[in-house]
Amino acid sequence: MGLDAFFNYLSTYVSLSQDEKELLKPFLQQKIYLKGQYIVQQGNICLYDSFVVKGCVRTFHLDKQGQEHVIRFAIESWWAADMGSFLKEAPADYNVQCLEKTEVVQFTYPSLQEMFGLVPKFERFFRKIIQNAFVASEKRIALNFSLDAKERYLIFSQLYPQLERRVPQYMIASYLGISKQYLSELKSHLARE
Amino acid sequence: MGLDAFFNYLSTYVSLSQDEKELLKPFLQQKIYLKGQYIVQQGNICLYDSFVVKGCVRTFHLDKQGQEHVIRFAIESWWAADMGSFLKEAPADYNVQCLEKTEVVQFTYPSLQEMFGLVPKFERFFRKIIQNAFVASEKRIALNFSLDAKERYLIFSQLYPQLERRVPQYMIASYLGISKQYLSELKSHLARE
DNA sequence: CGAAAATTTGACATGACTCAACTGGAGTGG
DNA sequence: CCACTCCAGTTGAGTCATGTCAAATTTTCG
Repeated sequence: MGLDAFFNYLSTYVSLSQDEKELLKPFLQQKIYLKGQYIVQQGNICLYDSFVVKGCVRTFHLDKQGQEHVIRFAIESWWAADMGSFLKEAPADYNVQCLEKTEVVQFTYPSLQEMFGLVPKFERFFRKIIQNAFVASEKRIALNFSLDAKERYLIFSQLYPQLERRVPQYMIASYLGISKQYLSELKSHLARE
Repeated sequence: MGLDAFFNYLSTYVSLSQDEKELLKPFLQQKIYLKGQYIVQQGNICLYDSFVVKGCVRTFHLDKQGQEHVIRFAIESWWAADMGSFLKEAPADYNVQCLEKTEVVQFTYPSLQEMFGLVPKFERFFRKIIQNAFVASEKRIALNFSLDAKERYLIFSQLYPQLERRVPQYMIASYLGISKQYLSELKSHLARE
């Protein structure tokens, strides 16, 4: 069941007693989204932080010219949300959309605050996952600036082979910051070697 | 004094009693670095997380071709560290160098753990600043992908006019992900309008 | 099977890079 | 106080990586 996956993930960061788990349960919601559904829509407040139990989602931004920019993906055991919007309860800059039928465990911002108060170790857990996310995000900035498109693609495909199989190529191009045509060209070029 | 600035900043996130402040003090070190000095060197472990009381530093990565890539700057009330290295006590990917004589308040990773244990509110404070850093980092990724070099420069100069005055232009170019020559060209182009 | 979505391919355009030469301070030392 | 050097910034020529537009092809899926 979804909650098991969640507590299992949680236990890799902090160890909770059964009592502590019971304290958290009332604040954790399970939900299933269908392919194509939006968990968050740009302009609305992001009400949930969602842990992906099963499925695949993308976070993307729609700019003034109507172009999509994929910020990141999330699959099993990753998180999906517009963190800025969720934490400040302000309008979201990003859309979060399911690319497959997706099962999540999620909680609201008020619930998060409650859980922090009831189970201090949960705040520690949350701090740690945010720390990891921040470090990963900075690393991505560094990579994007020091590598060209071909190298970025190669690293991506080595790092996330699962994603490459599950996600349409044009979204990967967007994630890498290049046009879908150019990614196609790069791939055929690489294949010919 | 430096510690006052630090506690003052801290109090914008959580309110501490005098006793709590006294508990933290033994773990907080004040230090002054001269212009050009390195707080962290790529390949070494980043021993400190440093809060900038006064001064200016840059974080940058040196790639295999010997090229510098500025990841970010920090001035008064910002933080400087290679977070990934600091938190995992692993070799740093980045250099952190002072661009001016710089006064910091800093602490080690073991001290941070101690402080979390002694003053739970300090862990909350730390979580909040990491949250902010993460949100800012993701926003930067989004901006970099949806804007061209000229727009990125304009936003930078509007957002951080202080930085533009204090930091050599070629470092700003690097931060923006463009060559120093091209930034120069953009600026003269903009001036002519 | 047919329609829509995704990918590929090619021609052409351009943003941004490299290299190299030049300009203009800001020290520094004779 | 001048000459010299060093570093940052500018400018220009030529080039390359990557983008755009449009059409053709392939895949997906109802």
